[in-house]
Amino acid sequence: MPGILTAIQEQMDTMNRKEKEIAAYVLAHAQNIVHMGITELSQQSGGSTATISRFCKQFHFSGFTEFKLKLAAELALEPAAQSYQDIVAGNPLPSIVSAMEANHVRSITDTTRMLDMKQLHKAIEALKSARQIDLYGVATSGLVAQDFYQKLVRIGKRAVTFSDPHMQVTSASNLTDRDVAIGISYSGETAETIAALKCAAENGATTISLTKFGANTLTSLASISLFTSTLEEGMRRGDMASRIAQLHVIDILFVGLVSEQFDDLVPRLENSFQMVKKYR
Amino acid sequence: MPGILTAIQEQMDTMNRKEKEIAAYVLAHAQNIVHMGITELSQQSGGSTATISRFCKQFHFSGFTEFKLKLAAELALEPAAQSYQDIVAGNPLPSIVSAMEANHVRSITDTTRMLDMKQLHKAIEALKSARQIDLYGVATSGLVAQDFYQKLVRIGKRAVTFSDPHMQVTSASNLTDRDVAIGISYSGETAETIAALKCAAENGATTISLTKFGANTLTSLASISLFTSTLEEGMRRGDMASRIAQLHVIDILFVGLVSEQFDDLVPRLENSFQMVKKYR
DNA sequence: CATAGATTAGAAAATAATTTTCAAAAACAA
DNA sequence: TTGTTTTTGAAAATTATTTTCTAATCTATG
Repeated sequence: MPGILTAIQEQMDTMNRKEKEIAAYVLAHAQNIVHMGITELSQQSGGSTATISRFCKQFHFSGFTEFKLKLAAELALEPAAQSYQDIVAGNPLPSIVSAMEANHVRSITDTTRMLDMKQLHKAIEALKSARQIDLYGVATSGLVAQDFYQKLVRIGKRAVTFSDPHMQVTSASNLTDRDVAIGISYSGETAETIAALKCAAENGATTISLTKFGANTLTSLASISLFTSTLEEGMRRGDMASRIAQLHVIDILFVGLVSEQFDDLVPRLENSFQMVKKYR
Repeated sequence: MPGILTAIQEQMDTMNRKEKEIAAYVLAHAQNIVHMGITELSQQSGGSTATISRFCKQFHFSGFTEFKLKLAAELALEPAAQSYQDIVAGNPLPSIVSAMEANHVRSITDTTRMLDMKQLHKAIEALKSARQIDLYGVATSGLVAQDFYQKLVRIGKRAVTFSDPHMQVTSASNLTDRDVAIGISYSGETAETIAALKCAAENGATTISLTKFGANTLTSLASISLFTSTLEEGMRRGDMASRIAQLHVIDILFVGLVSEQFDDLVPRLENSFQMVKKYR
């Protein structure tokens, strides 16, 4: 049970009274909600329509209707697709391989279903007009940042990424409102990344977060929020699947960026490949 | 492929003019419709909202909203196992997203089908008993090398990776027959990576290659060959999907390594997470 | 344990989305 | 052609959702 329902469960602690009531009802009756309107749900769950509407926005849906739509898509998958599989001691190789396959595929499809086209579009527009792009991330997410950095450089976009936290903040402090900063962290609670994105925001840069689905500190600092699917609690080494999902989102951003400026950028891409071949 | 879309197709004959127009649009843009309202769809498809509402009732839905909901559920189920899709100029965002999903998923499943369990097992055994592990790769493959490096460090394996080609060769020249070198390159023809792996082989190290499927220089230098799926010819920006496939193989290697030494290594993994939390 | 300030919640107003009605246009039959 | 039926979309009616605004509740502090 990945995705939305997991995210709701995880954030139950941080909710206030009525939100918890609603969350509890949603978790218990997920299947039914798909066939309800907001009015019916408000009667059943004991919260007003206003509170439910706000509840949905907490989870970064545009509103109740989108929440319902994404939930329907998620529930449709449940019985069919393989769920995330944990890796345990002494598994024979073939079962490791198929578990890995299931986890990675699931991670990509779940993340895709969760993507908010509007946020994605806003992110691409922001990148398109950015003078300078800063990418923040440490450890695994740092590699994702570097991956995007390599891509951006190939199309001639000014971009930087640092593994050193001090350099991240230093770079962030030089951004302006014409710039974009992207903070990547699966949990959304990585101190270094938070510090850098906060600094970028304070300097007026457009801030984009890429974290697991749900509310977290990094997301709260970002003007545009992008999400990857949430892995089940207790899933060992979730960072493998989450990194694949992050790269998936990065690829979409990049292709979106390239596609909108296709005629301008593709020759540059081809050119950068040719140049590397020639001058190495 | 049962469900709504098939039903629409079947009943196309018995429809009247405008309904056919709408049906054609729905079939061609099913993915997008999920993100539209009835008003937007009416503009796009060239039928009025009234006609669309009636269209939905023809199919025994209570209305447009239910139609959209069921369609979303159906599309979620559709195992995005289509074939590789090329990205072309000015694609709308939803089709970029689904093309990306199809490519990445396909890349993982194809690579899995292609995996040779014997080679995989040999690779894991080699890594298990390695004194030192050298990882070679440039550009995108360099990030894959770094990813593996980060993982190996976490379980206390001695490993190195360099982006500088001179350092790669320097490091390779210090390897012995107790060591393992892994060369990563999608084409298998990257000069720097070839040079480094060749040097490692000459010094007696066990050599592992990770390239696209088929014969190539890097593979010919390796005592153990691992492959990722080959992308269709003409596929633009194949390095996105290939990088996902490479990481997939790396993850399998890593989990295989951890699994075989589970009781020994897992505490180390947990410990490294705790230490990072504590001392950052 | 009062009280100022902040947060939360719901009623009702405002807005947005969808469906129905109804009149006009198109298709069809004689 | 002409009368009849069917199809269509503009606009009205309905329904659903979101926002606003005020009251209630909670929280921190003297």
